[in-house]
Amino acid sequence: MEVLVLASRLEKALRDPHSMKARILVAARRLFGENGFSDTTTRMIAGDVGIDVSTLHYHWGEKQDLYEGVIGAVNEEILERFLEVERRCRGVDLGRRLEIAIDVMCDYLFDHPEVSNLILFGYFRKADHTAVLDVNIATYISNIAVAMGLAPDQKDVTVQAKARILAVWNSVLNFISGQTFFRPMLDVAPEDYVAVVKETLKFILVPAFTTETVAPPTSAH
Amino acid sequence: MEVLVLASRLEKALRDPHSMKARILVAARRLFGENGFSDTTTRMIAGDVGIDVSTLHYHWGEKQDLYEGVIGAVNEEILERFLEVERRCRGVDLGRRLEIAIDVMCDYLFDHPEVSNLILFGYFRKADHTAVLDVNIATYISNIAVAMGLAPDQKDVTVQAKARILAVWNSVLNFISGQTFFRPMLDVAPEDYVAVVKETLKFILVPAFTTETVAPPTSAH
DNA sequence: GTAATTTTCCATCATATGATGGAAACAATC
DNA sequence: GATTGTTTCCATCATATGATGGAAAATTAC
Repeated sequence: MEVLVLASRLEKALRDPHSMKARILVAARRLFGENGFSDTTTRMIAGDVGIDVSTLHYHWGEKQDLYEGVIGAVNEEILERFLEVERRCRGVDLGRRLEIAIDVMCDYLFDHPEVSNLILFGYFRKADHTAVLDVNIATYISNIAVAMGLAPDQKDVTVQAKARILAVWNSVLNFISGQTFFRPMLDVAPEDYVAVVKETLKFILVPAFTTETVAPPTSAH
Repeated sequence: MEVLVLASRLEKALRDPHSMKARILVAARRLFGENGFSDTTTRMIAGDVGIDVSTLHYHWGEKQDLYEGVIGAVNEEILERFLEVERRCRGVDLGRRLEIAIDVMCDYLFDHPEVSNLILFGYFRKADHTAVLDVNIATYISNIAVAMGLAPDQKDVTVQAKARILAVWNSVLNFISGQTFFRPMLDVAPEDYVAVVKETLKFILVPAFTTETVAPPTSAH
């Protein structure tokens, strides 16, 4: 239901995937994701679609607007996935919840590797679009904290809870974006990489949130 | 001792920090770290030093060579830190070892935030310099695995151990590089951010490696 | 002090890029 | 089928950038 609300926010031209504006968006998303904002030229994108660069500008205005269009589309997609995690986590214990979250997000991001690149690129960019992006990331983080049962509602998420979710989220993003970089050094076959990543994430994250035997004082369970 | 060996590998001009070549390197390191390769122009670097762009090219050749000079210098520094971790970890139990590693690397990276940016930028860049970088990262990872007691020597580090160290390493890098991004959303004062990061990293990482409740493939104690 | 060497800067080039104006092609309306 | 509106492309502009040649300045060697 919420998903439909989100989809309807798209303007008409983008709802038809055969429309020129939508086709440009698809190419831009892939190329921005591969090369980042500065190393992707409007001519590259236009060439990928098979049109002239002025047609691109006709539909999207300046390059920055197109980039923000990509970020907006990605934001909506991610939000849908978080809603899916939330749905599937209801009434499930914490350890299992973490595993669901890791599985859903890994499956999604491995299918759309440009997404994690775009998010990580956003960490560095100083342009004003970050204002748009980080607001949404903040929302994601609070949503996840609530879904994981680390906070009662989105208004009462502690700094610690947010920081921990961020660490999880970043770990996932890094393994996806760094795939071409890490896989050779791990000496893992491409088809096994996803499994190694999921196993590693679960190994590291599940104990942290499900055991109470951390260093300082507390002992019982 | 090893540190001295490394330092002596620097060419003569770079050993004098007042030499023009060294001054250019310092400016390049900061600016490449802030903006990445493409968004840093040779004119920006030259302007920062207060010289003409042709003087820069006179000393360093093309832009790519200067970039590789920066990466090389950073690589040597990181290696020094890993050696420090190794030294300080001898005869210490695993939980404490992790804390030492986190503390040393966080202190270093918070003092040199451009370093984590440069490394993370490297994950995306497709240029051939990555070949230089990832070899070193692979070495770091194996070194750390051995220092942490996860492997007997650098030749026998399992995929799991390497992947786990990578996850740790990436988490640290992200919190540093994403600082301007995360700090506002965590609503933490600048002076408290380091502490929050360290606490979060320890919270997540220490239990994973020190408890045996998860049933990972290898069992250690 | 002069000649040789090194370093620095100015002027300039070639190219890539974001962007636009205007003509042509296409589609829609009546 | 003519008129109007939309979309696409070609040609072009202004600017930024990496890079270089050569003159001037500074340094070194003798």
